[in-house]
Amino acid sequence: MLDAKLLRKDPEKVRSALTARQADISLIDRFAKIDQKWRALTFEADELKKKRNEYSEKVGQLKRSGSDASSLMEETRGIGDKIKGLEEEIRKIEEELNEVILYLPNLPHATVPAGSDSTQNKEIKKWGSPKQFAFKPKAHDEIGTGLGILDFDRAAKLSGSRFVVYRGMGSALERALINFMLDVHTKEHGYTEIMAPVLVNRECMVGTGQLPKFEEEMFKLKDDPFYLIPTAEVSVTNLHREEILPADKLPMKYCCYSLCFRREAGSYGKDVKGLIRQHQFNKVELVKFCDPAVSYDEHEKLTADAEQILQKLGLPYRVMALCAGDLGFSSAKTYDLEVWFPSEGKYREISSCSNFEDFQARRANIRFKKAGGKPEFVHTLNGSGLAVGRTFAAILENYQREDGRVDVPDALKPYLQKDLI
RNA sequence: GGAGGAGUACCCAAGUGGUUUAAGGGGGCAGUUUGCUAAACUGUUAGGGGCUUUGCCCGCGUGGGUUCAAAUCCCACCUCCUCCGCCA
Repeated sequence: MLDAKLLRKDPEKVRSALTARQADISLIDRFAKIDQKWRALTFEADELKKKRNEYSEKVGQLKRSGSDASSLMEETRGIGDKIKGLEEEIRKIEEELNEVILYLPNLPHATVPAGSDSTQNKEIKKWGSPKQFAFKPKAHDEIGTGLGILDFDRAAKLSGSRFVVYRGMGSALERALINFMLDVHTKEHGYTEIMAPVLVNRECMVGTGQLPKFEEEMFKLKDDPFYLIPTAEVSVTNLHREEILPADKLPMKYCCYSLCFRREAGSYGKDVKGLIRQHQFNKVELVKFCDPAVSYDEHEKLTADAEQILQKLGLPYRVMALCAGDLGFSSAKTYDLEVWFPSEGKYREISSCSNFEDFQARRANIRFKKAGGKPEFVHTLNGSGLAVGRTFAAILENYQREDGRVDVPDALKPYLQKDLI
């Protein structure tokens, strides 16, 4: 969430920043109006409370000295009733305020390219070169089905579309990828491994910015107050919700394997085949909590850590800086890693690495304190390191042979004990 | 699911309706003393919001309620502990 003080002090700055990312700027004026009302009413209530405290004190003194306090008590009761009325009003206004401030997206960082949609994202790096196939490369779902390691038909029997069953070497490859990614991040990049709940409460979802705006994109339980996480970012970032972290512990770096669940409402007909867009998928997520002064350095490093997985797997990719109009709701700056898919002849997103600055920290109240200093909000960052299903798909496509079999990338041979699938 | 018990600040803990503006201790920080360390002594130490900022309001797990006045009384909920039942 945005800093209320900034919204009061410099609404024009917010207006221009949010215009750049095509957000609803009418919320800014609504905020000003409601906020002003809130300030006036809370001030009035505070003044009355002061009076009530003074009068109650006097009642106590009178009673102790044996005097009659009934008229003062009567008057104080009136003040109390007024306070109650005001507080009822304030509660309503706070709800209105939340309706506005929780729906305002983050401001793009100065280095974010201008643009209104994904066509204006900027390529800033390319690694590896797509392999030239002597035959027409097949799509990953065709390869996987052909090898008997992916079974979409039976998954549909269990759960419907956008689900998959991994079988035999398919299951082993998925598991190997998870272990490989976790090993690299923990042993080479210094992240602490986390395994966390995939069912979380509403506060968590608000803390990282999925709610209240994106309710219809989340799976939620009917009989219990839980949501299924769309990414481990939710569980891991909320680990430190309502905490003040010691400054010397920063940056805190976590990696977490989890299942992720997405309703994919509104993406009917998009990527209906294959592993690309599933309701349930595996992902290894990287999350950092850091001092605002270094968050953009940490962002570059986190992106490089995610890139390492692609490099070790020998998968060609490019790094895209998302333009302002394509940024996610909570993000101030995002790099997407896009991996090469030979069957489509194009790069597709496999990781999204974002700096949220203090946007999530403010919602989730995650702060840090330097010795002798005041608590400040941390900056939170995260990125996929990587989406496992999409990595699986990319390996099948990039390492396929003409006979439909797939070479195992060198980095995975120790995990699979095989050269060929 | 059932029956009990507990939740006070960085930690331990006192406090069952009114000088409690949350006692006391530990720890931390600052200072005095000291060749250095320790000890002793003194001071200080939860976080947050607002404004008409020498101040005021909020604050004792969370949210309501009772009362002139709530850490204290009432209701609901949350978390942890003990036991019973069920369970991978």
